[in-house]
Amino acid sequence: MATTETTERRRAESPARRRAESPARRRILDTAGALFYAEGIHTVGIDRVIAEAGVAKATFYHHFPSKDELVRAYVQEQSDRVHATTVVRGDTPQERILSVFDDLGDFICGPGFRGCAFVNAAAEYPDPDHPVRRVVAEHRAWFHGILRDLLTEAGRSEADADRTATMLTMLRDGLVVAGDLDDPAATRALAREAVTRLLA
Amino acid sequence: MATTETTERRRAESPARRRAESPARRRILDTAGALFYAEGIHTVGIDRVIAEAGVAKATFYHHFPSKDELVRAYVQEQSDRVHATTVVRGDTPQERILSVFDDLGDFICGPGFRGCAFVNAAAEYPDPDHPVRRVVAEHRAWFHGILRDLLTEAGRSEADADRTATMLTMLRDGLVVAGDLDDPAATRALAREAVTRLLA
DNA sequence: CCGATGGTAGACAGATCTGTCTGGTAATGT
DNA sequence: ACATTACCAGACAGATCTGTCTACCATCGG
Repeated sequence: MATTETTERRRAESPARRRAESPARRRILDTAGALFYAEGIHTVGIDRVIAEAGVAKATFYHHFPSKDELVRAYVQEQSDRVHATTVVRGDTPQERILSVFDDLGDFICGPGFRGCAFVNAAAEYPDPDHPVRRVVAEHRAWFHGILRDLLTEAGRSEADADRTATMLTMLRDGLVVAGDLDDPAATRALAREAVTRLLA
Repeated sequence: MATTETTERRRAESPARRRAESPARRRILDTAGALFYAEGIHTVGIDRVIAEAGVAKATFYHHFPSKDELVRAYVQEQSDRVHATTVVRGDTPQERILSVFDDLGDFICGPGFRGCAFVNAAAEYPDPDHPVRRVVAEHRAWFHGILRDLLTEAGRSEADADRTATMLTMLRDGLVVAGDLDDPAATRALAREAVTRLLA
């Protein structure tokens, strides 16, 4: 092994990423995340991101080859964050499914909620082959998979679990959209009942 | 009455609108509608709209004071079009509700489908007080009202009709989102069953 | 005949966008 | 001691954006 200790440690810290974390990169990603989510992607320029991140322009282009790549990283990080914070609770499969939607209900009622980052990003990137859309598709497949597994656990057939998981994923989309466009609290209040009905 | 006959006729043709239809305005609106829906709003510039509509720049600004106003008119027209083309069919209330979602299923499988124009527009206009968002909110209230009335017709209590209508509206949102981000045909295939379960 | 209206064509201003480039500083591993 | 790396500051180019303005043409009611 000819690689240095630091390189080793870097690789160990973030095995999936080639480039290691750096404070500047972190600041860029945090700032971009907040701005893109709150105000939309195309409305927020690079100049704005680097200004609010307190970073030089050259530094930005050192870490990201283009704005598109930053957007991709933003969506990817949203997905990573959801993965990391999703904790399925409950004893029975039904309770575990409900817990997922309970968290979703809290999410849409939380401060600064502005719709689903994935749905919103997809709205600004129509091309289905765009990297951003691919990340969104992956995230949706992941969410669907969680529900499908829980439904299989609950004793449903593979086909039924798949179909019901798809319906629950649609409900998820409906919740985040309605939470943004209508009353979040009223939306949350109906989540459990909607899930229960779809599970019937 | 001192007004001329033509002015009278114009007012009679479009009572809600102050300005009468003109070929140029119609072309602008059609072009903008196609471009905004297919490619997103902020990505499509005014220059592009006037070029593809075959209209002079001064003509555009003669009919619309700003791009924002064009966007508002675009969303409004989408809403008007849905109002005009929505036909509720069926003998029983349940069948009538299902027919609404059948049409929705056909819509998401149709050529050029690119998600919900209202959801996509809202994603690009975060401010809830923005005119665009107001039109979106009105449209959603209209859709919710149709379902609520059908459910009341079906003999449900006012509270139940309202709650169930909200759940069905969420399903609608889920359908158009999933139709765009996942497989449209597979999504449509589950619409009826999801409605039926939510009606239980 | 005349004035209002709606239209075309296109230059222009001023802002803003992405991305490049130069030049300098500070830390750090070898 | 030195080379590399990460970072900052900011000018710059080239494109594109919204919106204004001038100049001209056609139609049509009065």
